[in-house]
This record gives sequence, C-alpha cells and structure tokens, in this order.
Amino acid sequence: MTDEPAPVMAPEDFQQRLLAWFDRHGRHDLPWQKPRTPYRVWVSEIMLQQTQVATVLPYFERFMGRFSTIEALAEAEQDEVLHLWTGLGYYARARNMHKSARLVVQQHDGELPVHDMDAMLALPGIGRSTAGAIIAQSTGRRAVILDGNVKRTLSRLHALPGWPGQPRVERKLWELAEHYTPSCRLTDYTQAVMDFGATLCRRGQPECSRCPFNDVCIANVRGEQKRFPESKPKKTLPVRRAWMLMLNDARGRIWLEQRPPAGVWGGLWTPPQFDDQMSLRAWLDQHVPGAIVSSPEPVFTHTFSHFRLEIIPQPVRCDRLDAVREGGCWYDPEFPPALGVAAPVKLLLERQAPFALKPQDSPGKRGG
DNA sequence: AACCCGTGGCC
DNA sequence: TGGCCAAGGGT
Repeated sequence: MTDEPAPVMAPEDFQQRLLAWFDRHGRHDLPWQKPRTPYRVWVSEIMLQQTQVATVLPYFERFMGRFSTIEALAEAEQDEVLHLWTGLGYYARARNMHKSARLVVQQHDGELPVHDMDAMLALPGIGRSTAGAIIAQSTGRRAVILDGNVKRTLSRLHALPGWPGQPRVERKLWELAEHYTPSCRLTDYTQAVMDFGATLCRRGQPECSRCPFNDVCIANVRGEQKRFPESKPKKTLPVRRAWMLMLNDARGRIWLEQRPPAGVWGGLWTPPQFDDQMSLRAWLDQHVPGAIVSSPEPVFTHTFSHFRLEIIPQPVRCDRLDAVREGGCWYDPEFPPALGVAAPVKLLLERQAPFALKPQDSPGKRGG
C-alpha cells in the first residue's frame, strides 16, 4: 500500500538550483527583511497567512509604526489591535497574536522563543509551518515549512495525486518538504521556496519554460502542470441572513456593539445584528420604543469563503441616547473610535450614513 | 476529520 | 460575473 512518491532529486541539487534562481529572481527587499528581527518576521508571517504579499504591505507598515516592539503590542488594548487589522480578515490572527505577545512578555522575558520549536508551537496562532518559517528566517537554523507555495511546487514536481487538504496527502508533502530542506542558508532557502511558488510556479500560468526544475518536474514533463495540485472538492455555499439595525442619532452617528470573541468578525464592532425581522422588532420594542421600521431595503450581499451573507440594513432614527443599552458606542465618522470594523460593515456605514469615511482609515484602499 | 474563519485578486 | 484560491491555524 506504500506507493511512496520518491523524491525526484537530491536535496543538494534542489537547493543549488533553487538558490541560483533566488539570487537572481527572488525578493530581497521586502519590508520585514530590512531589519529581519524575530518580531518583525513573526508579524509578517501571521499577516501573510492566507493573504497575499501586496495586500499585507500597507498593513504591515502601519502595524509596525504603531507597535514597533513586542512590548508595545502586549501593552495595547485588543480593540486597537483589531482596529489596525480592519479589512485584513481572519481576525483570530490578531486576537491570537495579541495574546501571544502578552505570553511572550510574561513567560519569555519579551523574546520570541525562536530557539525552541515546542515553545513556538505553544503560542496561539503559530502552527507547524509558521513556526518553521519564523525560526528559519530569523535565526537561519534548519526548520521546515509547508505553505501553499511549497505544496503547489512539490505537488507538481512529483505529480502528486490528491487534494493537499487531505491529511494523507499533506503528510506526504511534509515528508517531501523535509527531504528537500537543506542544512545551510536556511534564511535564503525558506524565502526562496516561497518566492518560487509565488512568482514562478504560481497557480495559474506557471512559467515552466524558465523553471530550473523543468527537466525533472514530472507534471511538466507530462505537460500536466495545471492538473496539480488537485483542486478542493466544491460544495454549495450556505446562505445566512442578517438584519442590521442602523441606529442613527441626530448627529449622524451610528450605534455599534461588540461581537462575541469567537465566530465571524469575533471581537469586531457592528450594528446590532438579528437573524430575522421579528427579533429585530423585539429588540426595538425593548430599547427604542416607538421606533419606526422601514420596509426592507435591497439586501447587501457579502460572500465569505464558507457562506454567503445577505445583509438587510434597517435605518432607524434614534434621538434619545439614553434609550440604548450599555455595552455599545456611537460611531462618529468625524472622530471614529479605534475599534475593529469588518470591511463589509465599513462599506455599509459609508452607504447608510450621510458622510464618507476618511480614506486613511483603510490602508487596503489606494487613492481614496 | 471536517469545519470554521475574511478579504481581494484573478480569469 | 462567479468560482477559485492565497506565506494556515484552531476546534
């Protein structure tokens, strides 16, 4: 039953070809490489999880400008950390990184335990691949990574069957990654495999004609580069509905409440959200008696990776500030509080309120 | 083991 | 345009 896909070349050969390519075509001036400290590498690796480099760049600069040390991050409020993460997505990364910063200050004297793999894995938000990336890049010691780039590269190199999300396939990919990882120049090697996958062996339109492995790559020799890695089995997206109460006061502010610490947009601030119109009415009867609910506006659809959300905004005028319950805040567009606000919600605020949000509040958007 | 968790780029 | 996916990890 062991049809083990044998490595197609020796580690030394792989390393030599890859690093020769990297020296000429790799990225050598990414911001987290300038001072390549463990903290800066850590922040970049967390932001780069499931997120492309171009998206991360402005967020990284702003984040480091505010939290230049791990102590500064540890001392901050979670709300401010989430605020700087607004628009980047996967907000558990920010919550976990904030938690980890406090753990490192308390238990490791403020130094990331980059010489202790188990201690790294014990930090929330750092798994096997991210730990390997941080250790290899910041110390140069041997550590193995297996990110999407490496998975794609190794899948093609060996024409590895199966979707990489399958544990059995992923185990083999880890074995292969272990095989090819060299013992020296780990900083360059780790950056090189990621650059290689991101810029040459990319998902669509890989540049096989310029690839240093095109003579040994099984997928290329077969002319089947696009078949690997095999795609994830598709499934239909569930649809959820959310009635969002856009509570406006006389000054054009909107009432926001903090969401539970886990789940969608965990810890972020949104207008009061309800699953149906009845619970919305019930809430209004209790907190804003006499409020007039308008007929449902056209839904505002947002597609997540795993479900589709149909947002139904409900603008309601509310002039009595004390009518609203505790635990929320008025969101003032002129002086927005440093809170985390999800991207679609921000869009909603722009549309519903008689104002425009300030462009510098959204590092992902250019030009404004 | 299968889900859950965001957003933007790409074709 | 809509489906697919990206420097994954937690549960």
